[in-house]
Amino acid sequence: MAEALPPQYDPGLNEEPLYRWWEEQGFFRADARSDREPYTIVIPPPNVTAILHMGHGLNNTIQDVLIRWRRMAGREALWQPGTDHAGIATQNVVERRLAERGKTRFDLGREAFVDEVWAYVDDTGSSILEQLRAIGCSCDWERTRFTLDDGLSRAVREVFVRLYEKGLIYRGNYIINWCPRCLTALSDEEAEPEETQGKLYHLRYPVIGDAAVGLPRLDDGRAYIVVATTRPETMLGDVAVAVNPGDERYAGVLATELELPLTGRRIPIVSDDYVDPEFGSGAVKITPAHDPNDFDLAKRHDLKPLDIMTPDARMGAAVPEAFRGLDRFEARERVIASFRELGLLEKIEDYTTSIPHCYRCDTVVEPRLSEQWFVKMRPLAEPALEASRDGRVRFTPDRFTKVYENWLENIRDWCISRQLWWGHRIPAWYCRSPGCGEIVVSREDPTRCPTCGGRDLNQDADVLDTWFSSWLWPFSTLGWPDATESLEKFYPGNTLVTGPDIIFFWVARMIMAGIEFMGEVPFRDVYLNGIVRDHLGRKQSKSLGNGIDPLEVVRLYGADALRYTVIAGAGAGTDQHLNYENLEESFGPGRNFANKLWNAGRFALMNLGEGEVPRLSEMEPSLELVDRWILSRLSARTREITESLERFRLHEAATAGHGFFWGEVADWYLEMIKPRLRGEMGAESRRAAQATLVTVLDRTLRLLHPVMPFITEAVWQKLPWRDGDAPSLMIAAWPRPEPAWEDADVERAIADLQELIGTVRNLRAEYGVQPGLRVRLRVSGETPEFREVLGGSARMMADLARIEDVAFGRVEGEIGAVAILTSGIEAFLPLTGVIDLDKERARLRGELDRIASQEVATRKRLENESFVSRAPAEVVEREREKLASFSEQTEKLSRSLQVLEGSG
RNA sequence: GGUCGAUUAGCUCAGUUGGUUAGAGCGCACGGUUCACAUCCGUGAGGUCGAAGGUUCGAGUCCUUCAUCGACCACCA
Repeated sequence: MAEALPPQYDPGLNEEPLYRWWEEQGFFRADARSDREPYTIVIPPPNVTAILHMGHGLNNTIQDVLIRWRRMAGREALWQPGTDHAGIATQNVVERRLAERGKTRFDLGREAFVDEVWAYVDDTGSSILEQLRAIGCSCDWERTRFTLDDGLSRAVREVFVRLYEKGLIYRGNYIINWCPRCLTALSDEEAEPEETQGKLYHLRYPVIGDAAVGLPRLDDGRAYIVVATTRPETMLGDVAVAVNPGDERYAGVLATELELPLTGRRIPIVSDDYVDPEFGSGAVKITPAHDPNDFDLAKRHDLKPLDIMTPDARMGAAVPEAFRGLDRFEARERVIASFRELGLLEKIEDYTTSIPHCYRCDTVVEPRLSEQWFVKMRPLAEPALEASRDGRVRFTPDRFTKVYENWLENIRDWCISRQLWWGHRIPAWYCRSPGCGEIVVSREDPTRCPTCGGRDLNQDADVLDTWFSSWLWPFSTLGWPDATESLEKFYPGNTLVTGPDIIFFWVARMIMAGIEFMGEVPFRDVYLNGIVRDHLGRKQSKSLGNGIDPLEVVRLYGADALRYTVIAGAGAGTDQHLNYENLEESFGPGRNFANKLWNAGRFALMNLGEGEVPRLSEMEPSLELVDRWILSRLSARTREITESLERFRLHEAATAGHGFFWGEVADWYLEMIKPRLRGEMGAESRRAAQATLVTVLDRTLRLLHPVMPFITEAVWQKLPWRDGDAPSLMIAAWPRPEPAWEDADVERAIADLQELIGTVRNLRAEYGVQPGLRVRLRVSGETPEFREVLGGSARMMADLARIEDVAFGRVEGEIGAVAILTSGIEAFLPLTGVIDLDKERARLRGELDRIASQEVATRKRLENESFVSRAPAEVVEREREKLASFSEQTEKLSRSLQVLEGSG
């Protein structure tokens, strides 16, 4: 039967069938009617058109580890999956496809275009959910939701209407961020500032009249004021120039006007505290239709904004004919050229500033005056702020609490209307009956105007920001606004796992919506994972071609290798570096670990035999020292891993599992019990080893299952079980630490034994003793207990250190290599004829020097009264013991050295 | 301009509340045909913990300053 298993684990052969089996078994399903305590995670819904990248790989593996662990721990665990319609992003994708056929969305018209997007989404969309399966994600797929589903759309509309009725949604004419390429408004968060090398243009505006004193003059004698701008084309929309009220330089011209060059318009000089007299010339051009600050200032001074641009950022009807129809950047050139010709260009400076770009298409955003819908955020933000201050929501790592709170403290209203076609249509209708003008906001599509009864209602053409549906995700997916069983059971959720980049977009808004509509925060813990970067620290991006395709990793190394790698490398909030040019370096260790598990399983199968495996409980009296040791270690590691998971220290859990299985179970325990399993130490000893082995494997595989679900399940399924001993699924139960197994004495004894074996191996390697050659070991200074341990470990010493015989006591004058163990035990390897005496002398002297210097340091510390009186008693005691052992070691080593020196 | 991170072995990173000789994986060197695994086993080399001060009996860990890199926020034209 063991022969049936190949010596190499093949993830490709195992993963898919296992996943299908899990799914068929309903392993991932969460039951709203269960009595178990719920545990809920909602997935950050990926864009419906997205394809899996390493960031998803990391984020979703973390969620899967948490959800599998909780499921094993007996919770009714729901991992809610789904996708986001991703308004701008998806619309852009489809528009690009249209463009390939030489068409625009306007050629199709709204309805046909939306059909086109749906066709695209139905066709290629959601493939990312398939890809999540490939990395083992255990979502409850039967609950998959899409933000444009009927149910979720109903939730969106309900929320819009409620907020409107509460006065928290309003419509208004303000400066918003406008993307001239996407032709839509953006929220403040969607306009991403980017450091850009630009210019600062200093322009001269002539003063009308002769009142000016102390101002510079043009060649023709007119006085002028210099204003600076990074966007000179906007001067065509200037309505004033502002100066600080206390600025003496301009006190004399406050009553006069300026000539706005190129336009023939006259504009006033106004004074306002907003202007910083220290900056530049101390005079600011005011363009209320194209700058938010100017807009506010204009309002204060009752100046009328002048909109100079069309939606695609060309110069509009309000500018002189020469500039009309020009693109904003062309216009910039022309404006500057004209100023230069007129002698009105003071200077141009290089200027680095951050200018906002569209987060979807990277086009430079144009601040633009337009009529949009907004959500009044302050009333929603206050309770959300409360929630983190009183600890109802906790961030991991903690430092993000501050980021979250800062944003909420300085929150601004949320522009939610988008001039797109793909998304939730705004549920507002305008009555077009003459003289009515009523705005109807309604849950149901209205057929007539409630005010005038007119039937000519026109629905708002815009759709809602895509985040306006995402912020409802934790409860809209569970059936809200209906009072469903699922909502009752699984809301509020427990943990949200996402990237710090969407704290504002999504996390904060979900918390606000949760409190506002459900009366409770949507989750208690927010775990923020880092960003996946390449080995040079760059963000993975398509244009750099430095990304790693998770599916390729799955194909080459297996999903478990991918998962182990990202979990072991993922401190909370720490970025992770993966080298796309050397996948082996990153994922080889994970694959090797899976293979190690596989082979340990093969080993067990070969050695457990065909018959029944004895139960550990029955074998209790026959357990040997090493059995009790590995059980003790298992218990300690179980505790450690459980605690790590509880504290979101996933990397600790993964590396602890790795260290235990490879470093303790495989490297030591399996090696130690080989002779017993072969039956060389008698039937009872064999049965004890078998019982222990199968228990340890079972527990360890379950400990590792959340991180490496496939390999652990594959091996676990092959373990021989007596009927009824275990259920058929790995999820049966999370291993619990067993207090009964913990045994410090046993651990100490085996630790000494391990050190002894290590020391012998070390000396053998150092002196080049032939690998096959068995040598004798002489031990002295041992305790009676350890003597007993050694007595029972002859076979182990033979196998693990090639020791043919252990003798006790020291024979004076014998030549060989000597080493002192931590416990003070002296290990002596008689190596006559093999050992290089000079080398050994040098080695011993080195040892003595090292001990001497440590002894000095330790003595000094103990002579320091402050240390003795202030340090904890156990630390002082430890130092005392150290000192004692130093002198003992020195004595023993010196004796050996004397022997060597005596023998020339 | 503000806020916050990071800096530990050649590389990627651990290092919990200050307390034995600072760890792991990879890489490197040496040695291994022991019947689970060469995707393996054993041994080893390699670190003034970014710099300088300070607190302390004791600092990789706490404080200050500085340097380098990075992130986020911000309306200075």
